[in-house]
Amino acid sequence: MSRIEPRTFRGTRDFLPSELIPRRRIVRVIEEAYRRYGFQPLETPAIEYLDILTGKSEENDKLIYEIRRARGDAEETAESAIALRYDLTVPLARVVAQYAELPRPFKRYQIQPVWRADRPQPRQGRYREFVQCDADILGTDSPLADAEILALTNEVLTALGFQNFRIRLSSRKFLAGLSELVTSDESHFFDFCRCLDKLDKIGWDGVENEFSQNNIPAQTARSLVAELMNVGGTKPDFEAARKLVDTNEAALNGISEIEIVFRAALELGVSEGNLVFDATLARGLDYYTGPIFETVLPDLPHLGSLTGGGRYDGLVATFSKHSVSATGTTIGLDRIQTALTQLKQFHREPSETQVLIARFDDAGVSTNLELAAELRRTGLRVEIWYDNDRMKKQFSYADQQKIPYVVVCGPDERARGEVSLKNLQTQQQVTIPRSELASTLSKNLA
RNA sequence: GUGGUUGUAGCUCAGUUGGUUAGAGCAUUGGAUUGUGGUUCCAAGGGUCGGGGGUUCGAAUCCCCUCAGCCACCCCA
Repeated sequence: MSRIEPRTFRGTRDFLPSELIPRRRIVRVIEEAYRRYGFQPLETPAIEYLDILTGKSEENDKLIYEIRRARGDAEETAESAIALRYDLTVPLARVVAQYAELPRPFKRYQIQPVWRADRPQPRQGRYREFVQCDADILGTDSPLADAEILALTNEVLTALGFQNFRIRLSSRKFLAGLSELVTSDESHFFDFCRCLDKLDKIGWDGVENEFSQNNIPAQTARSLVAELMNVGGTKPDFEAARKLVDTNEAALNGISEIEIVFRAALELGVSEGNLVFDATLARGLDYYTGPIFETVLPDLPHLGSLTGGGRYDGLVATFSKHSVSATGTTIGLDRIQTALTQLKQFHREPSETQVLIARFDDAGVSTNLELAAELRRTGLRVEIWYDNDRMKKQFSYADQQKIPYVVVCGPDERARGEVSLKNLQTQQQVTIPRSELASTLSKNLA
């Protein structure tokens, strides 16, 4: 009989307990922040019809995981081709189009895995299966909604312990205007954005070179963007920016929109210095229509963005005759975990158990079970030892699992109605009346 | 998708110009220590040398193919 080699599919991972425990703590921080801002939970299927997923993002078609069945059955027709979801935004748009009863504004958060068929690269926090934590507001045009998304992003990253991050802010309208100013040919818009976006990677000369290769007037583009960068940053001069774009309407509208969002975000508590107006931010080339934003860490430039989002007022109309304004962001759980790991701020934890009740002898089993039940009733996380092993082995287990307390109740303790309680960290051991065990532990672990 | 690089024990790695039965540290298990962890000492278990083919008297070592991991690009979370 040939053994099957145990392995995981490329770009997917197992999360063993010591990694999952702190990872879940991160999720909890994100979810609590989302709830504080008044977002309600949503979950959608991992599998969607392919036409739903491809409706608006042809660019990424090749990254969508299509599901192929080994044997064709009635379901497997062109109309019912299915795939794993690529992001959470498109399914959200589908949901909003599908359920008329949802309130306006509709504020939902969604924390679920998505799948992309690109090449994994752990150092950059890229996987084929990864978890997105989305928060979106639908049904309002207000820039306050965009600003709230920025404040939320700022709050989450701060709460997770990031000291040095930049939320970059720009606008699709602004970029469209720039593109018009530089090249009259509208078809160059996406190329223009793509070139811009490379600045921090290849520098000004590199960007100018890219412009040339894409038949965009390179020197004009470079000098305009460079000047806009000078008036941007953490204390942007929006008046100066307006002068630079002259009378271009789209650019002027974009700047105004950026200005309003920027100011509101600061009022909502985003620290000055964390938020930057950055003319080279381009982002998603498909469905964004207004403000766009993403978060990067200056200390880890190789890592992609930790968060990314923007306004996408046209997406719901892909699935409905009614159009619904929408803005939101995704926070990349795996990017965050990767970043914290590289910053040495992600600490593994083998166990969440607080108390191990050691097994001294057969005669003490009933006592142990009663103790465990009592401690668990008070909310403590408790393990009992199942076999007749030496104390050494049991303590060694507690030590390796970093379980802080071990309770021992042998014949001596039982005779006096007591238990011995050892704190493995301080190495202090006390013998106390059995009736005081629960309260003592609760107090010490609080 | 493009280019590069690396595959030897659970992990990190050594392995001479190709030459007996492929090693070390850590980890695991047992013992020294039958009422108590981390240190120390002793011992044991654990290897299709990524897989397949070829060259050779002989391959972990050389050649070809293939698979996988990693890195950069593309793109993004």
